[in-house]
Amino acid sequence: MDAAIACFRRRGFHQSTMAEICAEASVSAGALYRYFSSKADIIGAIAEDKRGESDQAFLRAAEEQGFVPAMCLAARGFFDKFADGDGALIADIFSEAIRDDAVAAPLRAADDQSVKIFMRAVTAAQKRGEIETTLDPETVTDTLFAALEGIGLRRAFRRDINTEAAVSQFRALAERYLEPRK
Amino acid sequence: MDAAIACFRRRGFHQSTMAEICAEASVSAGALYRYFSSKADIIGAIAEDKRGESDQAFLRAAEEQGFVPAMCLAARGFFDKFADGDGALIADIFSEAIRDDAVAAPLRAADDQSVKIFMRAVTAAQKRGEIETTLDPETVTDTLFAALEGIGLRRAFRRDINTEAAVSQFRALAERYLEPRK
DNA sequence: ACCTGAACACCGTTCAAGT
DNA sequence: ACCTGAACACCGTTCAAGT
Repeated sequence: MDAAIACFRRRGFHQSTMAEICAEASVSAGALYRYFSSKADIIGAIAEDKRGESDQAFLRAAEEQGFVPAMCLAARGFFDKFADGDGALIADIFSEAIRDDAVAAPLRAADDQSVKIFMRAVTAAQKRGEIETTLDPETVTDTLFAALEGIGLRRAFRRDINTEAAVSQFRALAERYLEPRK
Repeated sequence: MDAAIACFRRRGFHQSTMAEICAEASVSAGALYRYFSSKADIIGAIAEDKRGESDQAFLRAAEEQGFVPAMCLAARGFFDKFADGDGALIADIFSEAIRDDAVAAPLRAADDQSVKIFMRAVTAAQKRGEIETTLDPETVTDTLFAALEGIGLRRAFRRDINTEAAVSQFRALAERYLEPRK
């Protein structure tokens, strides 16, 4: 899997060949197919593995510094992936997952996990008065994730992947979206 | 190009073969390569062609009904594409454009055009007091586009492409983001 | 000038043979 | 049980030959 990540980073999902991944991992094609049932399966396994890594760090930060700053910390980590050239890979993961439910299913399970963790933080922040209480925690979480992903993709598309600018853009949106009224 | 759109809709970009597109268009492979230099070039031409179609309709709506309702109208049209199964195709376009600058360049030109039109509407709405005046029109436009694309992609990924729900989700975000304070 | 389609180079996947 | 790698089926692209 590390070999596949290295290849995908270098040349992207569709441009990387199974032969390259085999060479990088020093195994034969047959051996690779013993562990992954297809090329799409590899990207699924990678995406599944990467999700939820930083959820615990986020939860701690949310309690110590408040929801928006913690969210911006997570955003910074996410935008860094785009700065590292993983933008096209993330778009590929979306594409494969949207097209192929076998790819999407495990990713959705991991995503649900993340959503649940962030949802809990939203609810806690609402109790502390940081977030408008009339907003539904699940919708808020999904919307913020969508904004995060959209901002990253658009910036990669526009060749303007400045992490700090991306975080500021996200913070301005999140602050105004979440701010309690009256 | 209509033939390619039909194929990509049916089976997606990477799953469609040049032979299929040739058959659908009733031309030979050689003839196709006379008009498009590669498969990536076809998706670039399609995306370029589709952009800016609804910009004029948006401008009129923005003046008649206000910015957010007009934006929601545009959002509805955009989310309908995802409901029509174009989600993976849109992700493919992002992927190819992020990876290949030859694909991205014409798309960026078309995107800039749309951004400019929406920017003008933002400025006009700020003068009418509909939108917080301290917000930068270009950032606002880019952020709303990012949210639009992110919400669409995430819903396609989650297999929850309900256009009305998506529009409501977007409207709630846009209203709170743009609303003038004090 | 423009088109055809066989040919080429290449890639994901399989499976008979090996250890 | 697990691995190897040649073989297979397939696809994007080209180009000599045709109109």
